[in-house]
Amino acid sequence: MENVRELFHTMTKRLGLLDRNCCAVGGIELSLVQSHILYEIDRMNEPSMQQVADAIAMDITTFSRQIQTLVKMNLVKKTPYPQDRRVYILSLTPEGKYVTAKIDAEVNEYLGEVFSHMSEFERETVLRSIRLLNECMEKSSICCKPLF
Amino acid sequence: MENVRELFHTMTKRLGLLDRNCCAVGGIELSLVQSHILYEIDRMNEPSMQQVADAIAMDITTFSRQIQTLVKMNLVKKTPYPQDRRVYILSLTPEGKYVTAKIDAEVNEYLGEVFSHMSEFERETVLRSIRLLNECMEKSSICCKPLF
DNA sequence: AATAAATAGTTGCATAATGCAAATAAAAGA
DNA sequence: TCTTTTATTTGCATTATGCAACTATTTATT
Repeated sequence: MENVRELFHTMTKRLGLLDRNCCAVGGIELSLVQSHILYEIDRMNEPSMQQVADAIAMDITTFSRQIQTLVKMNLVKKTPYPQDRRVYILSLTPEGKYVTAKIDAEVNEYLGEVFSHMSEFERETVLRSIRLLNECMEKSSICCKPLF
Repeated sequence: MENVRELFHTMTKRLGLLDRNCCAVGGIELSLVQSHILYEIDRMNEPSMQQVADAIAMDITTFSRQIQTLVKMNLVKKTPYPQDRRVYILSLTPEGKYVTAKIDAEVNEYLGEVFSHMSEFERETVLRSIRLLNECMEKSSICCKPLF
């Protein structure tokens, strides 16, 4: 194992920059954290506050306030959950869905541009590698796991 | 291209968690940002403030204050640069070097554990993939590039 | 059923991080 | 010399963070 950390560091740094470039849609400017929250709500199935906060590995109190902001921005909706009245179910408003889709499209466009510098074979290999890496981090006992 | 963004998102999320776990050494508790600053100073060659701030893609004013904190913590040294008296050269103190090395070792240990779930061949493939990905992000015109 | 313990979410508060605008100081260009 | 650019710092206002404590509700224990 050579300078593995350097490899990962460079990669995450660049991917982080890509992510940061993708937080503005129309007149709406999101923080990176807010864009991640929208992303998670979008892909989880009727999640509660706690579940999303866990998925993002974010303190619930900070999360609660971020959600308040996003609700005020009319991007997120909080619905009381009848089966357990302590719980709120989070969902995206139509505007939230739109913004999230736009961001998703932009990130994918950027990623597509990056992959355009590879051959089809290389692309497949890279994606398979990332999939494998994700599985191994999932398996890992000592790190990398959020709580969901 | 299927759900490529999801793949990358999962990966960066997990790697981010790994990184966050690695900010405490002995009595010293670092923020993630501070640990990245130490990392960059360590690998750059006698960098100026501006150069490190650019490499991390961080606003120079925030960076300036982070450096003040790290100097107070006795992890970083600021040396006036005689050839240009506006400039300060940054370096790690012995204690800073120690902390940085410890963090490096811990991250590598975690990564090693992750890679232990792969065959030798898979490991090589994954590392080669990341190298390739980094090169392609380097080439990319529209994103992912810090300024250094 | 009654009470205790656990859970979901919010708020108070203090601290840290952020970034724009403006300042200072030094170097480079005209 | 005078103007412009560059490196770094500070003022200030805003936002983010997380612990402790709170409310409300559910679950467990007796």
